[in-house]
Amino acid sequence: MIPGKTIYRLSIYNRCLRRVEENQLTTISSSALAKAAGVNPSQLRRDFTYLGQFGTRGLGYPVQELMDAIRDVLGRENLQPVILVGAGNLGSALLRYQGFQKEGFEVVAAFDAVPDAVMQREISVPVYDVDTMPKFIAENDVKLAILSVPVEHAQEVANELVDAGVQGILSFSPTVLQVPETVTVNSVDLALELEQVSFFVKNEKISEVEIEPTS
Amino acid sequence: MIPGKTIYRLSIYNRCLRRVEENQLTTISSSALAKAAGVNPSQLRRDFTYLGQFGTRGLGYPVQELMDAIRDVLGRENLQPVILVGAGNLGSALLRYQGFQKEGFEVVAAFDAVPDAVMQREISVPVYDVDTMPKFIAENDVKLAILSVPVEHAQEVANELVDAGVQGILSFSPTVLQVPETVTVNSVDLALELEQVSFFVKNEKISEVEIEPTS
DNA sequence: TCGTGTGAAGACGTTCACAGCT
DNA sequence: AGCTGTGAACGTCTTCACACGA
Repeated sequence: MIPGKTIYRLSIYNRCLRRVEENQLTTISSSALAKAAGVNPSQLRRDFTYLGQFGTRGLGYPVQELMDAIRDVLGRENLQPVILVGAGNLGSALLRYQGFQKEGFEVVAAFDAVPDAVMQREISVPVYDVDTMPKFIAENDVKLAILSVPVEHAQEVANELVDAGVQGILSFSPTVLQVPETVTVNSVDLALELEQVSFFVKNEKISEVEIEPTS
Repeated sequence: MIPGKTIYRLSIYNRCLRRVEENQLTTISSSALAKAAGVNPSQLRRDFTYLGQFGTRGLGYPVQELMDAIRDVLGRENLQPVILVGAGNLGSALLRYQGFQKEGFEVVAAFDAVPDAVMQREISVPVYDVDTMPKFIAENDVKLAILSVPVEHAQEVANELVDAGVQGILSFSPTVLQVPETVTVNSVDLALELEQVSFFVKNEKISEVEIEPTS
């Protein structure tokens, strides 16, 4: 079983490797890739042992094979359908965000309590009334949802998502969602992230804050 | 020295306590608060030992004193000025986001390469040309910045921020920023967070993914 | 010689279990 | 009885250091 933190870093390596690939390199050493990813070379090598072993001593890792191996673990051959709930302020920005597509996700539909108000904002994804959400989830076999509704409705909507069959939620609400343990929740709390930065700045430490997995 | 993970959780406890306070409770037990925060009671008590000790055995913690103690550690008596760079898609949504204010931050100005294009989007924060940024930072003694420029300009802008005197950056670019170790960087990578959820869903584990500090 | 793969050590974080206070 | 505070056990993650292959 691969640790969550390793999974997170594999995603980072994957990104870095794409840039390496663009530069026409066919192999890369652990130290070079580690530097690009902002981690320790030993850690990177340790992470790669979970992929089996195919680095060449004295040379490095074959870029293409490495990418294939990582993608294999992350299970990202085909596009993952995702829905978004709450197309307000943050939600509509996320709908326009291209980064999800780049990583192999497709936001197939959005839901909002007042879909009309959202329509005009140059969004290519269809926005439906939130009442139709459970039906859509069931019919399209959606497993992943992005939750960007106001905090006071977050738990309520999360319950609906879970009942409808969603198995993973990326939440942007500053609250702790209570869900069955069969459901995976990852919470991104923007204010908390800023608070973290603030703390370490105040305490003027030589404290490098890294991005971290949500194991 | 307080561990980064504890700091992160202190912020969560702080949020939960606000709700407890609204319910007119004057004391709360570790188990009740831990449940609300989604952590283990032992861990919560361990976290609180960093605040000194003022829980009452057999009773719990005094809500008000606890909040004061946490706020004292987080150093959040007064409003922290923050600037935002890159008022595009995501950036302008962040400008309209109220969550930062609620946690005691004030976004005092935004900067963009094309400020005119941003002006009309019902934003209350002034948007300036990015060229004026270093001057603004120096004059207003800004220590924190939110970075939401396109990935290809992220490093470049980060360098400018650091040169101008910024000490903490909350970045939304899917890249690893290289900064001096005196500067704190916290990176929120939206696609990676979604990828995390996706992985644990695919592997149908009983794997509760929690929000985590960026230590 | 260069760089991987890995045992072993170390650092860190979490949880248990219970003594002791109210 | 109820709940905190904490030593000690445990588990996880990171880093070192070096054997070994190319």
